[in-house]
This record gives sequence, structure tokens and C-alpha cells, in this order.
Amino acid sequence: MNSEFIIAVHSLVLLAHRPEGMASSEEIAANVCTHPARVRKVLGCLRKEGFVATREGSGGGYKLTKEPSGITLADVYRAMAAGSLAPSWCSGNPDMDCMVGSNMQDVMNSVFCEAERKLEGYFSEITIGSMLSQIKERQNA
Amino acid sequence: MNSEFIIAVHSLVLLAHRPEGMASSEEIAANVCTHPARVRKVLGCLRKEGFVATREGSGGGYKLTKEPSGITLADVYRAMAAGSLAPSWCSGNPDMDCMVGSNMQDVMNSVFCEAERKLEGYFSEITIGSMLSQIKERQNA
DNA sequence: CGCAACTGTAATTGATATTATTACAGTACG
DNA sequence: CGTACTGTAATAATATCAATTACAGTTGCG
Repeated sequence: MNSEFIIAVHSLVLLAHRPEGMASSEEIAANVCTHPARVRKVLGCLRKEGFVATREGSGGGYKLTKEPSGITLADVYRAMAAGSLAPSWCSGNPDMDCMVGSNMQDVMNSVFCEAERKLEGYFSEITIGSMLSQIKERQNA
Repeated sequence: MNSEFIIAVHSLVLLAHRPEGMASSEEIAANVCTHPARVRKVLGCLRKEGFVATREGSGGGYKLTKEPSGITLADVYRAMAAGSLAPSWCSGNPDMDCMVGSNMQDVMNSVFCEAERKLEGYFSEITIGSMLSQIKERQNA
């Protein structure tokens, strides 16, 4: 799993928490504990997917464009981390003589594809809004 | 996800395919496409979990000790890759003033813990035996 | 206009993780 | 005893990841 996924989720939750749904890359970076340039890269990606709008120039920054309850972690996963469940390392080799060695890549791949679908299924039940609610609960406890 | 998980699964499937359920680290490494020393490390771990037996010395090697249909990928996952779903990178900081930044680690952690449980649930339905069957199907197709 | 405060993006550096390789002690068999 | 193995650790090579730097482009405002 990608750390950009975490940055994306955190940023969206933070924006959802802001009264105007707005913050600059510097503010977000301080909250997430990373570098502003990294935040800009991640949020630039979220903009392409239509979850945030950006305004350049003085007084600019990032702004949520959807309801927090309308953005699921599955949406974010697909935008930022699709395919990151399976390791990049590959076992076996299709050109091999052995039945096991030559077919392992394919079979392993199908296992991970399905695993990813299951994961997305779970993520589709969690929204940015529900994450924020969980945070509020913890804060009160 | 860990590449050792892949090596472990591949090795177990290979052993299950062998008539006597036996192979040396060198044979396995050639099939998996990695170094024998790495295979020994991974299979040493599987031995501790009781999935294989090892015999040192001449004519030695690794041998399955369970039915292929009795080993699930969830077993292998727990032995080799537990906790590897969540990225090691951490967002936010508990000592922070902001409600979002200070609680994000905890909430994110609980999300990933549950995701891992879901993943294990899926893996528990796949066995080394069923992987081998899939490989045979593909071979025939 | 011209400056200040932003985003967008790429390049570079530095840190960390991963994999391969080497080495060698220990074990078993014949 | 010699050969063929495993067990394990150390080292080296490589790849990946994250921080940092740099700078062009945009916007708002005095």
C-alpha cells in the first residue's frame, strides 16, 4: 500500500474539518507531517479526479468540492494507489518448462486482483465523513 | 505486501506438485527465480509454523507436512507477511494540537487493521491445493 | 505595475528497504 | 572422510521512497 493514499485521505479529512473546506499546501503539510511539495503532488492528483478544486496565486489553496460523506476510501484508493496491493516482485517465469513455475505469475496475479477487489469493497464503506466522525469520537473519549 | 509471501506460496505449491512433496533449496530457487539462500530463509520460517519439515545433510531438503488442501493462504500470510498491508509511513502526530492531526494515526491504524482482517478472510478461502488446481487448469487451457 | 502568496512540476539528494550474493558453520549420509 | 545439503549472518548491489530544492506560472492587491 501507498503512503500517498494516507496523505490523500488525511488531507481530505482535514479539508472536511475546515469550516470553509479550504487550506494551503503548507497548512496541510504541517498537519500531515510531510513536505508541502508532496502535498501539492498528491492533491493535484485528487483535483484531476474532481475531489478538490485548487486556486493558484495569493490566497489560493485547496478546497473540497464534494460532500465528505460522498467520497469513499475506495475512490481515493483507485485514484492514488490502484494496484499497490500486489508486490512488484515476481515469482516464476512463463518461459519455464515446469508447469508450476511457468503458470505461477498468472495465478498469483489473479489472486491479487481479486484481493484488491475485496479491499476496495471494504474501502467503499468508509467515507471521508465517517473518518472525521471517528476522529471526533476519539477526541471526546 | 511482502514478496516473501509469494516465495512461500510458490514453494509450497511446488512441493505439493512433487510426487514425494520434496525438493532442495536449489531446485525451489530455480523454479521461483531467486537465490537459494533466500528460499532457505523463507522455508525456515514455514518450518517453524509446521508447514514443512527440513532434513539437513546429503539428500536433504524440504518436504510438505500437511495436506495441500489444509494450508490456506491466510496461514501463509500470517506466518510471512502479517501487518504488511499498512504502509510504514505515518501521517499526523499524536502530540499535535489539531484534532485531525493528532488522531489520524489511530483512526488510520484501525482502518488498516480491519482491512487486514478482511484480506485474511479472503485468503482463508484459498489453499495451496486450490492454487495447484488452478495452475493445472491453466496448463490444460 | 510590481510584489507577495500561492500552485504545478521536475530534478536532485538523501534515506531506507529490498534482493542477491558470499561465506561458513553445522548436519547427515554413504 | 567427502559430498550434499540446511541455517544463518554479514555484506554488497540495487531499487524505492521521501525530503528538499528550484523555478516557472498564476492570482490578488496595494
